[in-house]
Amino acid sequence: MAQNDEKIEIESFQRRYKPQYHVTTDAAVFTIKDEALHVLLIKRKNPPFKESYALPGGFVEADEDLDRCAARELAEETNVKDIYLEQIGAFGNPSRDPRGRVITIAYLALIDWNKVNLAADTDAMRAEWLAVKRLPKLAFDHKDILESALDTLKDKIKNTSIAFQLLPKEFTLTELQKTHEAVLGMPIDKRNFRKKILSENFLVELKKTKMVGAHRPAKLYQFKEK
Amino acid sequence: MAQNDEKIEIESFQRRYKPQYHVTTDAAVFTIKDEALHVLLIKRKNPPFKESYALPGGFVEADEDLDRCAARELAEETNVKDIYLEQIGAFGNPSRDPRGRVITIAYLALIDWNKVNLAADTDAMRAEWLAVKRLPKLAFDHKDILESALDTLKDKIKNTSIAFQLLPKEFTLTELQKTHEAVLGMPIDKRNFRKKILSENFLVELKKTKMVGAHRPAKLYQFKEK
DNA sequence: ACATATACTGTATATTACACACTATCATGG
DNA sequence: CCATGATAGTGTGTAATATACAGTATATGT
Repeated sequence: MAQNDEKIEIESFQRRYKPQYHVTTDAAVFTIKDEALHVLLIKRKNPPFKESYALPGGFVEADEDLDRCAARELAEETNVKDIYLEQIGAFGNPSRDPRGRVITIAYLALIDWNKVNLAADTDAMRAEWLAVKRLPKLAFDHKDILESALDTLKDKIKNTSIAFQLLPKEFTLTELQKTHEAVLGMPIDKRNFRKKILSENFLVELKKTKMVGAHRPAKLYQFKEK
Repeated sequence: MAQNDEKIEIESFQRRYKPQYHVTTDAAVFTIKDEALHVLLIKRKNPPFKESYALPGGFVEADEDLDRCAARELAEETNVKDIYLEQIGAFGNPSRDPRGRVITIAYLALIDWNKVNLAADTDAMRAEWLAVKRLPKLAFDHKDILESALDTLKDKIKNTSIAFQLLPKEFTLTELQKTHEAVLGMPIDKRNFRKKILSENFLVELKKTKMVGAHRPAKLYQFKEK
């Protein structure tokens, strides 16, 4: 009886509620390259916004969770899995996509660009790292999404250990500091930075050093697992 | 030419991308009642989850922004406008709604329950304030949404001035402290609380007092506009 | 005037944030 | 081999913030 009610209700649901929209995920994938914050963008091959740059993303598939979609799209675009990926919000302005109503769920991701072999997929002319400081106009409302992602990123890098996603497994404190500086866009005092980072107990000091150039070698650290 | 490309592309878009989903907004509307945190819930009149409690929400309309939808649904359910309303994320598990693929954008809202005249709308048996401490099973994934909203709320009440949304225009410091305690679920030292709140410079001290009971009257404050 | 109920207030201590400058260690080239 | 150059590494004093904690003030009701 109640079982039957459910069935009738569910069947009539499709008829009664017409508005159905496309749903996508878009990812703002950041990296540090040449000591500057870069974001992964796609040059669009097709209209709308043909030849504009856009955040990589795509349509949510039928039985796919949102997070999974974001991870899949990112894996498809960048060939990388198991990276930091976090939802930062939904963008659903009715006119954000000229093709129709498309609601997008935005994600933030960080990677070490050295671990990625950029390859444009079928919808893109190419995939590129562009410096966040000097960006061209972006397709859709991707500028808004990017700014939102950047706000979240700045917040997170100050309060969590996500920065390690931007670095190789073993790194020096100077390298870690440079990533913080690139993200926050400001210099940080070396001594205070080290005191703070070390007090957070995220790091393990290794018994190796990194030697580059004619000067004192730097100790290597790695992120403490779990 | 490029103009034409756009047209063709947009027209073919509908055919090529079939997956279209329902999109809703749901709001976790909190209030303080009897010195305890309560959330506004709807008792569902129809399947699925008939007679279960659920967060108020509804379908995004054709030309409606997400925020606007959340505000409208909330206004429809509660008769209140111009209140604090903030997106807290998208929930899109494929099986979260037995009727089909429904992606919901969740919002957080705060109101003073005295300003609201609760009235069930057509889809609900009734709308009620339920104490967050003792909640029944909720419909869909609304328990997850609620927990997420609660996390955001705790964070915001510590770091912003949103608590004022829970209070009447004029209030005493003790009343403000009680709202913090109810949200955070822990007692707060009176002197430290006052020091902190007053140092934040959000408040204007009024030249009135509030007299209740046989004891010293309390000074009234109000939130400093802009 | 006394009981009682809540408003109101200050100080000492610990923690955290911030400003700031010199020594250590390597490679290189004269 | 030593002087230079380049980056690694380190400590202290001060300010701001967070926390712990207890007694006085002012109203009403009897």
